[in-house]
Amino acid sequence: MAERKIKNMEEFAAVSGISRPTLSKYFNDPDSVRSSTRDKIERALAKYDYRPNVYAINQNRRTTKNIGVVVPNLADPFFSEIGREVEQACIAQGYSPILMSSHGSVAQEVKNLEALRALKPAGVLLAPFGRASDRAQIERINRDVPVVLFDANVEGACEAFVGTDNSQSIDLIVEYLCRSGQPPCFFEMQTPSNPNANKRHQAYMESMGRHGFPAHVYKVEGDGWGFEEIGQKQGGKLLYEGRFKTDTILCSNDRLAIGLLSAAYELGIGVGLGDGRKLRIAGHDDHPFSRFTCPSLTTIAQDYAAIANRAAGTLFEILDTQKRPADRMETLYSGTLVMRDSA
Amino acid sequence: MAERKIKNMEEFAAVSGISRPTLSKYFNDPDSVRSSTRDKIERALAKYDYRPNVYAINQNRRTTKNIGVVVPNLADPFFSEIGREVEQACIAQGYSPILMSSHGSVAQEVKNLEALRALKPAGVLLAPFGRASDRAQIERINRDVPVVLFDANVEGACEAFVGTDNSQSIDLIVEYLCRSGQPPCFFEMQTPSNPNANKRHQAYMESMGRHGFPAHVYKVEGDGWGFEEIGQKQGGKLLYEGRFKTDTILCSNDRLAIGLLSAAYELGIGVGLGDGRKLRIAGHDDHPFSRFTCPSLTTIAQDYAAIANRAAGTLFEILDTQKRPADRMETLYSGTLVMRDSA
DNA sequence: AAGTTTTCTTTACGCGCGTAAATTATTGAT
DNA sequence: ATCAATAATTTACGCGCGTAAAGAAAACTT
Repeated sequence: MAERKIKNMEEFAAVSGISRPTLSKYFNDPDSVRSSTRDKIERALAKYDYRPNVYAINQNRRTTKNIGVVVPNLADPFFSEIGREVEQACIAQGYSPILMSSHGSVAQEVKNLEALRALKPAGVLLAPFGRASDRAQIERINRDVPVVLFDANVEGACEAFVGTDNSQSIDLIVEYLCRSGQPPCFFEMQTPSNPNANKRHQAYMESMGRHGFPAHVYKVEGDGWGFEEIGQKQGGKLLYEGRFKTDTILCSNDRLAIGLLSAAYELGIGVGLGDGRKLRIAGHDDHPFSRFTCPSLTTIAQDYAAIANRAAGTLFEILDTQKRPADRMETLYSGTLVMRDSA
Repeated sequence: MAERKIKNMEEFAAVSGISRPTLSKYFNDPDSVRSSTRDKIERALAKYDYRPNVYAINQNRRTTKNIGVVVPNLADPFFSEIGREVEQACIAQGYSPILMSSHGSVAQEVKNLEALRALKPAGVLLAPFGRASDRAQIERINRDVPVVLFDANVEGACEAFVGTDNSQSIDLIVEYLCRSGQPPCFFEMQTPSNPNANKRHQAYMESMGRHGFPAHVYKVEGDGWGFEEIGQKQGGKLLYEGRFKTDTILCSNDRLAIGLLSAAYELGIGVGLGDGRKLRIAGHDDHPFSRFTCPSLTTIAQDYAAIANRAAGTLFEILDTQKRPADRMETLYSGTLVMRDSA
């Protein structure tokens, strides 16, 4: 390998005995050349280790083979998992994913989208903050390229949205909790940074109504992405003051639940189903850590893989057909109940 | 903004009244033009929303303003935090970080480094797998550009290494544990994917020797990055069988400790310092979740920010001086003891 | 105001590749 | 072997920008 340094496609054409335009065809799509030619090229490739200059390639193309993937916060294992699924779906289709984290800040989301425009991606897969996101910025990049939203919706924006059916999933767990013990209170943040939180709130209200129980909602203050800490501090306060009306608490997401579990532990309140347990706590998302909490967390599993693959698949479809779909697509996946020890 | 679409620098030169070469200078370094000219350009910029084509810019430059940042696994909050610190340090210096995760697989690390070569980065910041990494691949990219390693070392490779002084940090916590109760056992993985694990093992042995206690090492099987699960399953087995020789367990890292805590909880073994607590568990790394475990985890905090900034700073220094340093630099930061409730 | 220095403009070429058109070579079917 | 269809080659141009050289203009000196 690497007998000597090949500078450009011209030189590689010389050493491989294949003309430059044919090489260009090959690098764009190896199957577009005769198999004997392909073999010849690949033999030379193994010998000389040449790679086309990505910048020169992308300079002329109106659109590249890049796909921008933007998630709100990679430090949240949920998004790092789903981001990874999306990445791999892109690679499988021959695209180059560019994964960007907005680090929990809307300003960074704007910057990421701005930076993406310069990279002329073929399309964008965006998990937005939702309501908090800069809608104008999202629509701006959507003018240039197709954008598929996932996880969080921005009503009416972009080509498609893929997410979880919060009303189904919340109903599922509310039903379970009502059936197996006291009806659940709902524990959430005052100013949620995510539209799913609102959907879940509504779903809880409706579900409790359907089951004929009064709703008890507990909203707590807190900024940013330190959900566990908010759950621990504020939830702990509520626990300490005995404010929850029932012995069962459904948290808007697992990270709040993790914090709340930790607060309950500190207060010496036994959580779970066994003897002497005074509280049931449930979450939503099947966070990677939820199986290691004490006790392990009963929750709703979102179908990460399905959401990621469907979002990517929807984008590829749009890219293949070369035209934006006439009407916006929405795909919602059902959550499944994961019964563990906390409720 | 965006009165009409500007296609290239030529057109922008026309509408802004500034010649193209001067614009080129400006975009490379805004301070290289007279302030009156700069103002004029920036006024036009605000009006017309033009941005140079990144691909055309990078095509000619032998080296770009990109910095490759490769971490072993973004799904691990530790790396997503440190990755973020590094990203911001790059941005602060006017570079464009390209953050890549190797998703816990050495093959992906190779792919990432391979992909990076094509992007002609000015330099690379790499948190390698260490021993498991493909040394040849790392040295190959290091022939092209300067590489600074962080978190995990590859002996003798690349320009510099920045990490934590495991022997100091382990000694610190061993000393604390010995002083405050029974001397610690050491709980680790049989085949650690990380050289820090080996360093910590050695440090434990030496430290125990210094304190005049016998070392008790417990190695467990397990592949991949599911450390919590390994800690929970295998550690749980050891606990259940009563195999630990003392009531204090120092884990090679927090993620193992999180799993072990969860196993202890399930077995009804009280962990911590209070009455009726039968076990002490400590970790290493100050994982973002370690403050929410039950009980909260006593551990060693690595100085994330210092490591990230020093690694980036070292790289910038090399880039600024345009020459590779004569001898390899190693910087080790001390860990600090974080006392919580588990030990 | 004249001279010096700094900055900008004009002109021109090159980077590595995409791509189109015309031509030649190869393949496959008859 | 012949002819049509397919694939490769030759030639040539363009993409958007970096950058060098020479001259013009503006900004500082004194």
